[in-house]
This record gives sequence, C-alpha cells and structure tokens, in this order.
Amino acid sequence: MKLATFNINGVNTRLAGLLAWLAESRPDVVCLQELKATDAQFPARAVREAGYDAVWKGEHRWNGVAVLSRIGEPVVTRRELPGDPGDVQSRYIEAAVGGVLVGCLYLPNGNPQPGPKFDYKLAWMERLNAHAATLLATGAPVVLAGDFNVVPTEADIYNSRSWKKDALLQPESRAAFARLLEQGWTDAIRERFPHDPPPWTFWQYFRQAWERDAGLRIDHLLLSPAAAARLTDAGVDREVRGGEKASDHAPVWITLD
DNA sequence: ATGTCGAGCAAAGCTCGA
Repeated sequence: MKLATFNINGVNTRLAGLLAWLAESRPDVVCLQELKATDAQFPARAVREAGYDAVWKGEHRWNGVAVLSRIGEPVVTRRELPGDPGDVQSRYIEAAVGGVLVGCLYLPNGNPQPGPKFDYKLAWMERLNAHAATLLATGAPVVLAGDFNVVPTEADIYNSRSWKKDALLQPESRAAFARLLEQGWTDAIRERFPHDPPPWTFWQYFRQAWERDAGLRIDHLLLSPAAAARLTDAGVDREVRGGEKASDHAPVWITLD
C-alpha cells in the first residue's frame, strides 16, 4: 500500500496539479490538507473520475482535510480531534482504509508567536497527543499523516537563522512533537533517511525559497508499531513543488507491506 | 523587516492566513 500526505493549499486552485500527480504517483491512499473549500466546493467528481473515493471535512476559506482511496471507500471514524467541542476549525479527519487506520491532520501554524494562535497550536498538540495515545493503545496499524507545522529539530530546516521566532521552530512546539514520538511512533521519513539533511517537504513562496532549495521538513507520516513493522519505503515527490501553480508543499509518501 | 500567493469582499485595493 502506498499512502501519501499532501498539503494542497487550495484543492480547487491546484486541482490540475493534484490530478497530474495522482496519475503519475498512483498512491492508494492520500491525505490532503488545506482544502480551502467548503464541503460543497470539494471537487468530488474530478476526484472520483481520477479513480478515488473520498471523505472530507471542508471549511469556508481556510483549513479543510480529506482522505482519498482507490482501494475501497474510506470508513470515517472521526471528523474532529477530541477534547474541545468549541473548536470549529476543520483540521482532522480519521478513516479506516485497507486495514489501516489513517489520521489526516492539519496542525495549526501558530503564527504570530507569542499570541492566541500559538496558544491554540499548543493546546491542539496536547489534544493530538492525548488522542494519539488512545490510537496506539489499540495495537492496530495506525498512520498519523499530515502537515504538522513543526520543524522537529535543527536538522529539519535549511537554516534556522531567519526562522528563530517562527511558531514552527519554538521549543514548546518541538517538545510537544517529541513527546508524541516518545509514545512509540516512528517518523517514517527519518527512518528511511537517517542522514542529514533529510528531504524537505515545504518551501515557502517568499524569497525564491524553492529556487534556492531553502526547505523545511514539516509534513510527517507517523507510524504505530504495527504499521512501522510493515514500512518498506518512503519519499518526497519534490518535483511536484516545481510545477505550475504549485502548492508550497510537496507530497510525502510511504509504502507498507 | 521583508518577501509571495490566492481568496473574499465588492468593484479596487485591502485584509487575512500561511
């Protein structure tokens, strides 16, 4: 099974690129983030014509997540992260597909920092960690995939100098992500690429970041032990970032035996 | 401090979020 995560940054704006990548890469399961579309605006027909069933949770203008599958309909198990009934942002959807439980997440960016957006990010991470622990406890093969908006270590960015105050690099963000990994999750890209630098997954639009290969690693696939035992490969489809009207993220994928 | 991108609102350029 090939499972990918891709922050598409506007599913309708980037639909042509998404369809081209699906045809080229042929992932079995895809987690999308930043749909920037309401439920009604999700391009269900185009996705279906590309051979994929889909479940999604949209939102007006911002956020939005989806799980696509060409190996059978995803069976939704959750449409929100537990722990805050007042949280109306569409950042989490979870579905069972192909014998794997897939949590598709778009973790809050948290900028500017400090401030309420950063507080929301840290609170969201606490909720994620609490829910992740319950998923691990099932013993099932689970994949948490998405845009975590966390640069886990200094090795996961081209140069942190101009990013020191960014929410993606703060000690609190990194500590929360480290605590998640310590539960027993395997960072698939790090497992496959143990030497520095790892492949980047995001290049901001500013200051010719792509042309300079000034990238960050913030899109992650975390595997429960039962899933990690089946990991055979992982990679980043970085050429997608160089396409026309590209998202600022590239797709990241794993294959499971 | 700055930079880029795209959508919404509403009729052009500002605002927001990233």
